Amino acid sequence: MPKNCNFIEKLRGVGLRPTKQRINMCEVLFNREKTFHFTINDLVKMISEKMNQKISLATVYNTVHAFEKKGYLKEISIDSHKSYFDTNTSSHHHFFDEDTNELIDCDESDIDKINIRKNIPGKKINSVEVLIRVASDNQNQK
Amino acid sequence: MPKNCNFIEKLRGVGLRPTKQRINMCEVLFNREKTFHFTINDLVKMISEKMNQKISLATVYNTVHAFEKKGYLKEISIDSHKSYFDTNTSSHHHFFDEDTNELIDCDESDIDKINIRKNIPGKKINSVEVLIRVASDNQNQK
DNA sequence: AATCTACATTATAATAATTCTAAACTGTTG
DNA sequence: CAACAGTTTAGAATTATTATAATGTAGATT
Repeated sequence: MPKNCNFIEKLRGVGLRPTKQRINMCEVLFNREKTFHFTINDLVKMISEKMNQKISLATVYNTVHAFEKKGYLKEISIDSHKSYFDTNTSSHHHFFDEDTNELIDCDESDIDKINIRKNIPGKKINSVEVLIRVASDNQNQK
Repeated sequence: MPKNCNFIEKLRGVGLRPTKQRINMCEVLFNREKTFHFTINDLVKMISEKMNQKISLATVYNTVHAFEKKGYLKEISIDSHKSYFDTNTSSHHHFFDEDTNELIDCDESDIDKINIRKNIPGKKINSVEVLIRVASDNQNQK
């Protein structure tokens, strides 16, 4: 049984047609052990390499957004110039390495539960996410 | 004594010339009691109204970025389409109201101290910031 | 207060990122 | 395997941001 089957079912499950491009994207995105963080540009390159042919930028944007809407991808915005997507769609925290521009997952157990004492009247909390910016510790290396 | 003086000194203090435009920007940005959250577009409109004439978009971008670099403004990125600036440049937390697209400061006292158990080898933590997304609580209003 | 000089501002052009469009293509259903 | 509806594509359009080069202006010098 080809492992594509999982992806085909996954796609059907949320009402997306399992087209060549989408299956290829699924393999790049979800066929891995660890969570995967990427920018649109990263992804275009990786899919092109995998398929050994170009894929239209528009297709990548459309499909990423389709996945996002269906809850298979989650956007993590670092600043106005750096936007990542994450295959881990649960609400979770991140380290951002400002030296390498790398986004690193922060396990639930790595951070104490966050307790918010205030609430906004008439509003419910949809998500609570922490971004921890890190950079090389030059002070220690003098 | 016109209250501009503060701004003129403030600007000189970090090596920026107190030009007409910058003084106007300072008034819009810093002449208020509460922290101010805005997008570039918001700001262009407000300054144009205040000055009663157009201000070049390029000037607003350049000056906002100059202020940011000097530590008078801080960027808060919500998603790839929504980037705000904040006159409160200390590391602090925010509520984001997804109904109104409004950014709301979260006081230090509104949230328990965040304790991070993991550290990335060779890296130091530059900032820890929480974004709490809220939206209207329709479940309660049925 | 006139002049000078370096830095600012401006309108416009350039670039970058993202979305739209309309035609061609392809999975799926029957 | 025909027909339809959804998908992909290249390229155009749009939007956000930055660069450019001419003009303007604050502040120092006289």
